[in-house]
Amino acid sequence: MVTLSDVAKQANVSKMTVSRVINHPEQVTEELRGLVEAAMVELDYHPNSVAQALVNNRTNVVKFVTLEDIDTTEPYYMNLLFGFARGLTKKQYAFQLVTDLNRIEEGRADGYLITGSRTHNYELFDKLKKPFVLFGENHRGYDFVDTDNQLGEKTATEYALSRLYKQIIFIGLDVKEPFEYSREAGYINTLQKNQLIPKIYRVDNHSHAAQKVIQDHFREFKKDTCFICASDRIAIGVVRELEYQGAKIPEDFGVIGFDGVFLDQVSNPKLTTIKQPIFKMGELLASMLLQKIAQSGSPQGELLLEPKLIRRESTR
Amino acid sequence: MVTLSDVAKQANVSKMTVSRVINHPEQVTEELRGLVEAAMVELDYHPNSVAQALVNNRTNVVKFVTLEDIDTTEPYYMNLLFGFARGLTKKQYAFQLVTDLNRIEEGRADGYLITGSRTHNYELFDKLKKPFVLFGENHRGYDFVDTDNQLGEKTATEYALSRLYKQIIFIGLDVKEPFEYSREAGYINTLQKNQLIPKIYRVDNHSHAAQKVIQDHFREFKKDTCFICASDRIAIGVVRELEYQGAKIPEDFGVIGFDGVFLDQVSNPKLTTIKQPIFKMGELLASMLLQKIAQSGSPQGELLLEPKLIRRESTR
DNA sequence: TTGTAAGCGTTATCAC
DNA sequence: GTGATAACGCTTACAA
Repeated sequence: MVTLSDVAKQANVSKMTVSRVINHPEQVTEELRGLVEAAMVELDYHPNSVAQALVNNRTNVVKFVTLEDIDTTEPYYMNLLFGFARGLTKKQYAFQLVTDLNRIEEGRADGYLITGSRTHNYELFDKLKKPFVLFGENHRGYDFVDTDNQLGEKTATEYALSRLYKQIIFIGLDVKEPFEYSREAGYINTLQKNQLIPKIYRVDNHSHAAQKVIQDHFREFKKDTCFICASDRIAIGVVRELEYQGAKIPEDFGVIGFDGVFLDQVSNPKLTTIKQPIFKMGELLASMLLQKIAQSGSPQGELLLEPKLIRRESTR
Repeated sequence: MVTLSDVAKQANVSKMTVSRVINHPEQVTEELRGLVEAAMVELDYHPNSVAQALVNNRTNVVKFVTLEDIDTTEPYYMNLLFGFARGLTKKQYAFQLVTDLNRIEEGRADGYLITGSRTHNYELFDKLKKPFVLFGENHRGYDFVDTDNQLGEKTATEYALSRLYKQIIFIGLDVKEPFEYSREAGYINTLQKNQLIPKIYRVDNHSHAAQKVIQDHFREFKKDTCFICASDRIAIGVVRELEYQGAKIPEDFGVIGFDGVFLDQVSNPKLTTIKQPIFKMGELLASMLLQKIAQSGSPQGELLLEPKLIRRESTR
């Protein structure tokens, strides 16, 4: 293993000069810096991050916390995870996976990314001793990254109108959370701007729950109705039941999902959906968290990313 | 932060005695051990794994490598990942996610878990300088964990026969890999034992590819045929096309998948499938890898786990 | 059986 | 601007 000392010898300087070239290059004369950099390249030197971690009282580890009790096979998270991992690896960070908020402070970590949190979890957050960022919008002042949910459903609703669907119905999630309110607001505002009356059903995030709603109310739905769904899972259930009832998609009925991960492509017909930039969000969450750790916990603010409409086969 | 020295003071012994109680308790008298343990509990002492890592020339980090170029949102991997993570966390290990085999040795890690590897990757493995284990069976002597693929399809085939399906057709994956050969062998051997003639189609692992095969050959399939599929993805395509053709599932046609992660439940009808113990495999892979690291790379052998038949709605 | 000393690779501090 | 020294928390090697 090539160490700082090896480089120092090679460049005929002290260890400290090498260390400075790495951490505070402006404090070193151009001449020595050149020598040191040449030596580092020649020896293929890479700092030992464990030693760095020890002296900086860091662990180079953060935790990815999943609170949502739904099954962790949700493909959604896989994307987030890969994005997050990418962001971490750039800075030589590794992570652990945690699903139990109470055990979050066991072991060692420099900070946490918390996903799937609900309003009732918030009280626990204030007790955390390490910096953390949230995936998912909140109005308590916790740093977060999320999709611009309101813009997403605004886009979906406007698109449905532009395809000349006459009635637009929102199939939302039965949760009292900011992201759901934002999605509904995007829908409601757009309808009202067009002198239309909103109609919202709320269901659990399972295709079968959505299927049931459509079944129960099918007779009330006229031709030229488009369903704006708060998730692709729901959209799949809606599509399934509409087809079961003999309805024609996309000619008579349109369906628009939300998420754009995996499920939208497995479904048949393939879903028109609002695609969240999930990988990107994961990456940004990593940057934000590492930044926050570096700045000993100072606030990082909020980040809303623009989702994209993906036109496919479930709308005309 | 509570350190070894703090515990030593509290217990009136030297740091080394405390260290020994942790790493070689048998070398310490019962009396001192008791004192030290009491002190550790009272102070809520936890070893600093970074310091341990530095002196042991470890990183406490391993890499989870995904070589398969299919999208990483495959829910399958999510389960494996969570199992793996669980296994690691027990030993205070963290991990990084890697998708590029060529960059695997960048950065620092004590070892690798390699998933989704294909035969043509093997030559690269021999060059790796750190211990690694594979997820997926191979006959090159690399340590691995996998499902007992042959047993899985044997179980599926026997079940299809027991449900009195007359013809059993295998829809396999179009890859020349040990796991696929094992699955086909499980099917073929069982058929031959029953004086039946095997019939195999091979497709890419996409529902649409499977759909196409069924479409192309539907007229050749008689009532009372059961399709044994090498993945749930394939099974979903088979189901979809059979229904499209107006065939009755499960009365006239049966479909059995393989994997049992997420997809089997999203599908309609819900799939009868061979469920792999994926989470468990992840956990075992972690143990195996950490074990191998601890034993400086000594062979760990092979582990085939028993899959389970899950009876649901796609077979009668 | 227990303790002392040295060292793992790095950085902060304080001289020069 | 550069270098010597101590320190981070722990373990190995050796001495008592």
